[in-house]
Amino acid sequence: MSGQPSSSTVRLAAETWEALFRSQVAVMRRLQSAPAFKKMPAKEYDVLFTLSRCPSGKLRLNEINDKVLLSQSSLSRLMDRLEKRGLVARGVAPDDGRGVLLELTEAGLELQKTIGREHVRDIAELVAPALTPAEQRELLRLTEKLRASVSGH
Amino acid sequence: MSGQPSSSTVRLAAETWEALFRSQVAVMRRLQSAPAFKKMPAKEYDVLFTLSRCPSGKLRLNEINDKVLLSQSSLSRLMDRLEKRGLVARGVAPDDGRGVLLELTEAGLELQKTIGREHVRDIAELVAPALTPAEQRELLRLTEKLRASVSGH
DNA sequence: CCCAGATAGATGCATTTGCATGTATCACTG
DNA sequence: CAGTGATACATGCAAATGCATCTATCTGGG
Repeated sequence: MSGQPSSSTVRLAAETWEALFRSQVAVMRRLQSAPAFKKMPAKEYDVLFTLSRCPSGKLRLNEINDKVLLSQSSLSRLMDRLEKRGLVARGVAPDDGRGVLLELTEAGLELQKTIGREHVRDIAELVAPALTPAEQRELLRLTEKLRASVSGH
Repeated sequence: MSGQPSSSTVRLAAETWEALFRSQVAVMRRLQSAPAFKKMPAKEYDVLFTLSRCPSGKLRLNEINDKVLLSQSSLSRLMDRLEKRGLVARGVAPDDGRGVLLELTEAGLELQKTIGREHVRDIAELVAPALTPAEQRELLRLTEKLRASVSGH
């Protein structure tokens, strides 16, 4: 039973989100136009990246869906494309017959690393001149805290 | 003539961007599924919002394009839709015969305000519990600094 | 003034996306 | 263990998107 949120509380939250969102747009626009994404659209790379980062190397479709801003059906078809190109392999989830377990192929891992190296350089060229290391660490902490709170429930 | 960026510099920048990006995805996913966006997709609302925020009330197509993650052609057609629904009006730019000047209609402004009120509440419900006001102000400052640096050049 | 190049925006077309729905598996209840 | 509802993913189809290209206007020499 919390009270009414004050108008200034609401406004601060809205302005914060607005700034976060616009900065994301500005950075993403630059990144997407970089040569790294001539080979493959950013959304597809993002899926390869997500798989490459996962300890077990395998992820369920719905786990990936949490990390990417795509509908379930769009992600399913994106996987079709990646599978057709031989970059990922679909498997059956061991404990759930409905589930699909996705894994990078050798070729998929190679492509991820190739694009990734270039992409990371592009990121650093945008972010490093903009914020001091201490500021970057603080931004990292705050966005991670926000993400945890939001995906928490 | 700056030297080689160190590996840790590059990594910090990459991790910072990654955290910013994922937090944006998590929040946006929640916001998009809110009832506020039953009436209209988020990208279309975003354009109405951008126009409503502009002091003169009028913006060029390419100015709007800087704020939104859409290709020029997609934005042009999004405007077709909004115009067809009577929410925005296209006009000719006074000093440039090639340019198009966009303006909200009365109906467009009303719809923006209706969705906006609801949307702002949704934002506050996600952001306010996640970060203290001081943290929000700091996040606002850092993302604004990043955006300014990136769109600067 | 004219012409070459640049810029703003519109349009044809193939690809991608999301909504609604379909199918298969799971989980719970009685 | 049959039955009901929920969950995971796939698919038909209409709509949205991006790339390449087109038209029109602007800009800067000569």
